[in-house]
Amino acid sequence: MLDPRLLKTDPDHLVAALAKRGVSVDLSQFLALDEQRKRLQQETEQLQNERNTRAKTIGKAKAAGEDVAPLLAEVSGLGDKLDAAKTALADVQQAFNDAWIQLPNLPQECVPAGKDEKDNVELRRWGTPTAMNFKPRDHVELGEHEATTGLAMDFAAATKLTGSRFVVMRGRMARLHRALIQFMLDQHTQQHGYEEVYVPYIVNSDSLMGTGQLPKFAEDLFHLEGEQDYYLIPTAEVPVTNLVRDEIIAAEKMPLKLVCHTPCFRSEAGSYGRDTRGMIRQHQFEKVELVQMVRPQDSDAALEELTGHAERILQLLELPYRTMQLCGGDMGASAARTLDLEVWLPSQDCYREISSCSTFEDYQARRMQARWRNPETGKPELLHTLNGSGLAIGRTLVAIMENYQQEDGTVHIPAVLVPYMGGVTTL
RNA sequence: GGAGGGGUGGCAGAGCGGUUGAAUGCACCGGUCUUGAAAACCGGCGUAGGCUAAUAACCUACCCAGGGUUCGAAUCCCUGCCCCUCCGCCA
Repeated sequence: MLDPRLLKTDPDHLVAALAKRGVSVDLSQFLALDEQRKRLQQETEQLQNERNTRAKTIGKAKAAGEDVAPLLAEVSGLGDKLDAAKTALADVQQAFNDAWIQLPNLPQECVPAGKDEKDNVELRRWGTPTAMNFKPRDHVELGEHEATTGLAMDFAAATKLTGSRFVVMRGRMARLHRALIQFMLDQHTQQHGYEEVYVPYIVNSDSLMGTGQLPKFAEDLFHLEGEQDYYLIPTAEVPVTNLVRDEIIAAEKMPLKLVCHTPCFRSEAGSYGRDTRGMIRQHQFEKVELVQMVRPQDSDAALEELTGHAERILQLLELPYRTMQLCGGDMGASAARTLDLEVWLPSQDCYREISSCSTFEDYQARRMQARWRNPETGKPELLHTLNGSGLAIGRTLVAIMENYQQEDGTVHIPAVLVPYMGGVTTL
């Protein structure tokens, strides 16, 4: 949620920044609602003041043993007037909030305007696309190839068990998948200073409101049947970031750096026909997520740091990648700036997203009322939140298979993972 | 699933229909004292919104959440959520 004060303090910037996303806002509706709100609030508060004053008078009179009947007669009708004013005020506030919460975050100064991924800007590359003197197979072919353990990656079985966009893995493939999780968690906790957390994979709607998946993006989520309003998490970002919802964090505990492995569940509504083959886009996938809560003045540096931590994983796995600065139109609604990491996929002869690292500044924090106590002012102030994949496990597995494949259909194991594979060097 | 007890300021814990935004203690901040520290003593110490030049004063709201009763609710009633104890069931 944006700071409503922007409406008065910097409306031009508000409009210009949102335009970079291709979003045009009409501020007049907000200004009109705010005017109404102000008027109704003053009216309501005045009535409340009158009621309070008179109630006190009656209390005193009664204590003094006086006859309060005439005083009671005077206040008749006040209650109804107050109720009406309160209702009108609540309606206007609701209308304002409903509309205001729909506004996406303001992109930072450095974010280029643009419509979609074609307008993203490449910041840097690491490694060179893997050279192959044969036609590379894609990970589906490799996963089903006899040279590996045979049907190590079984999409048909998953379709039988559930439906499309799921996978069954066996043997070394399943172990490699698990090894990636362990490796990433170890790297982030031991080398990058993150604390590992374990969280629920089912959350309530308040949490999804806090990080911005609701109210706008309900169709992307799996909603559970039952009396409780529960959802499967689409990313660890939701439970982990919401740890600070309604909290005031002591300054000396900042920054909070948390790493969390969870499965992620996404309905992928609206992605029909896209990436239908293989493990690129699944309803269920594993991810190791990096989350930071930092002082506002530190969030820009923290985004660079966090992105670097994700990049480090790719470097250790020796996977060629590039770092992209997303344009306004391609960023998620809550983000102020997003850097995507794209890994080289030989079968597709292009780079594909494997990590997305964002700073939300105070956009999520305002929704969550997540604050820290600023020692300079002694006051609770909104903190800044960031997160990024470090990395998406399924896509990393795909990248390893495709980049480490041999002509005979076998796949080498990246050196750094061999200890996690019990010494096995080939899939 | 059954039976009971609770949810009050950073924490602990009073209040149980009227001048209570809320006693008291702890923690925290400032001061006096002290060579320094501690102790003792004095003072301060919530959040949000409105008004405003103001981080002053004043007004409003907030004692889990949402409804209700009342001139007046932290206090009474209803619903929900959460926590605790006991019984049952269970990985």
